[in-house]
Amino acid sequence: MKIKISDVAKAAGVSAATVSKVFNPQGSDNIKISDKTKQHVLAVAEKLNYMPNYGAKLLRSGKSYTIGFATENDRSFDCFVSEYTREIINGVGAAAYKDNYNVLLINGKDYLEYCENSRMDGLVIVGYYRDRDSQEKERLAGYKAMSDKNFPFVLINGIYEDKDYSAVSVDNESGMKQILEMIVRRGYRKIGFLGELGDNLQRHHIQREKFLREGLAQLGLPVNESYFIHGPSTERKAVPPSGNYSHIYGFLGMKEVHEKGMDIDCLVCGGDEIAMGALKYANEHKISVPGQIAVTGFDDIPQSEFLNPSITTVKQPLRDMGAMAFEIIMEKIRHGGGSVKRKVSPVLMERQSA
Amino acid sequence: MKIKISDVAKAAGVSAATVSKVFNPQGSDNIKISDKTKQHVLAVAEKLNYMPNYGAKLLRSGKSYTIGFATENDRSFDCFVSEYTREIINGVGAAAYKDNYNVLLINGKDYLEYCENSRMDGLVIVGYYRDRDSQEKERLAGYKAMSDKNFPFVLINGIYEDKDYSAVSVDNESGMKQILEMIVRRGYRKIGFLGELGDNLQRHHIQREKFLREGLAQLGLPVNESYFIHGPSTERKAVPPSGNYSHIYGFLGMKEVHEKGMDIDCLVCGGDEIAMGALKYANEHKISVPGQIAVTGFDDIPQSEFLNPSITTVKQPLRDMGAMAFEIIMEKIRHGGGSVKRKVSPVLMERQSA
DNA sequence: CTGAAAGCGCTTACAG
DNA sequence: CTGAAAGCGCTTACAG
Repeated sequence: MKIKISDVAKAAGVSAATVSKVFNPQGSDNIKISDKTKQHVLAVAEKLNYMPNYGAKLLRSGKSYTIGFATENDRSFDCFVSEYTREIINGVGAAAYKDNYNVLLINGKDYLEYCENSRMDGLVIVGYYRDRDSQEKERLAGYKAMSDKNFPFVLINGIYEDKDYSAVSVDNESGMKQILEMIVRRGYRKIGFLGELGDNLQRHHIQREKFLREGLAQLGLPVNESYFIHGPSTERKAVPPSGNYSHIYGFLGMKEVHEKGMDIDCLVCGGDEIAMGALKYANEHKISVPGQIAVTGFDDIPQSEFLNPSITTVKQPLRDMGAMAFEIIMEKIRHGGGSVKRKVSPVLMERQSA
Repeated sequence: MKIKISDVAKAAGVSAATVSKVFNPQGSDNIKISDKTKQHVLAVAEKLNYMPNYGAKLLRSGKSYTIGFATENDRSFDCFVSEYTREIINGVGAAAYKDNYNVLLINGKDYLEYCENSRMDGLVIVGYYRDRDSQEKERLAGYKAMSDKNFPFVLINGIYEDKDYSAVSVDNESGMKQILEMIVRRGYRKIGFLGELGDNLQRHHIQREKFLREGLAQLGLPVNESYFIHGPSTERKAVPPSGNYSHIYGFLGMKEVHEKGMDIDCLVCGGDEIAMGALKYANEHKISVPGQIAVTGFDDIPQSEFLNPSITTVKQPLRDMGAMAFEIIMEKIRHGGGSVKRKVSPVLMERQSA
């Protein structure tokens, strides 16, 4: 029924080994097939519509030409594609396509098995972690197992920057510096920060707040602690997360700014979704943005550009980061070598909100 | 190095065949392994950390436990994950996970090969087609080839409803009926339609316009042709698409409504992105929505709920549609059978814009 | 209930 | 430059 390599060999009057070599010129032997034989085999294979069996190739060569893709959150690995991860997948996918690799979405507990059983040749892990992380021990054990086996994997926006694992991460410090440069240029002086209001904060938000604080100090601008709204406080209880969105933090944070009459001229938000929530409160209460208070985001989610006012933010080059992760894996597959770390600068997008 | 089935067999004092049967209870033989042997083999395998080789299983059994996922646009198959497709992937992925299947992102020209060479056991295709489709012949040849091989595939929001291919599609007629019901209930009487302004329209938008027209006629409401803004006209040249977004159509369409002073009290848009563009124009020109003119969308993209005003629209249950597609494929893999067609009703989301 | 043997379709040293 | 032979690690009739 299905044409196999021996059918092609017979029809072409050559051996299966020769057909194999025609189809895999980069094999161990170095290319030593005459051009005439090669063209002939190719023509016969074409005519018979020969397609090499994937399972047989995989069994024999151990190469799957497949890269796994997993999202990792506080609870587990999963194959859920979020707004962020879809753009990263597009970056990984486009890069992989060029090298004839495919992308396999990896579910929960399977990833350690898949890196052993030849299901994939490498793994991209996108992680958004919080400060307290109940799965940390298992996570680290998994990474260590892969690392010990010398299995190529890359963490995108992960943490564990101290560990010797390949990683591609957004540079929160650079992003915050760019926001600060804009702040200075536009003459804002009274700066506030608005992050998550829960009791287990995203590590990226914690970092961003820290870099803002440090940057302000360096610039000699005042740091008013009571204008840094982040996590629970003596007056404010922890706000539980609501669904998949963190708009609620922005909404409630802006409410606090408003009701307490905080004297802020630019409110720096930990992420675009928080900025969106802040804008929603401002809209509803006729607070003019940026007239009365400017608002900045971080990340540049797709809707930021279409809101009214559109959000001034820094853009994470998610596709590029995905492509980089793939390149790091390919480099390791091809030439081995140790771990590679990449920091990617986000790009300031000056729009209407600040 | 890696533990294989013979290692487990030896350590457990049984044959490889027995180990295989323990791991594949649903094999042809029917389960005839004693409980004692089974437990023992399982314990030994666990201790040795045995993981069956994927390539070997695939070569022998021909089952990949993998479902391909492809997006198809006017130009080609690709693995680009859009805002829509990500939610469909999430539906396919969650359903697949339950049955221990994985999702493989399929690139361009590979899909016909992959359905032959055991790379995947089924394929989900998400298609957004336009009226004139330069790739139609190749597309149909591909579908026919898969169909002839009896290879399971499902078209999501495809076209070709007349052909005997499995399909899951949103019910545009039901969606438009729900919008009309809302229109009548709220007392809107002067209805306009705003679709794409290009010269090669999405088939879904064409359908939606048709169902609106028919529904208005049935309700005895006036159909003012000059308020149906769709495609080029004698006065209006075709507007080329701009990037990945169709907001521009909504913006320009609302401009036309405004500048010509069209007497419309509810503007039905062909999709949420178009509605977004219309709202943007209205915002910029201080046209009150829904006070002066109501606006409705179609699809329910994620940002629709967060705009100001939020968009009244009908929601496509994209995750459910993905899950259905997977179920149809599984049914075919397990029990064979012919093609299955499913129409899915969208759900009215009444928000602020109408 | 269990095992011996064949074979899935390739690739890869090796020999010539 | 080409081919014969072995073998990757499983599963599957078949025999017992």
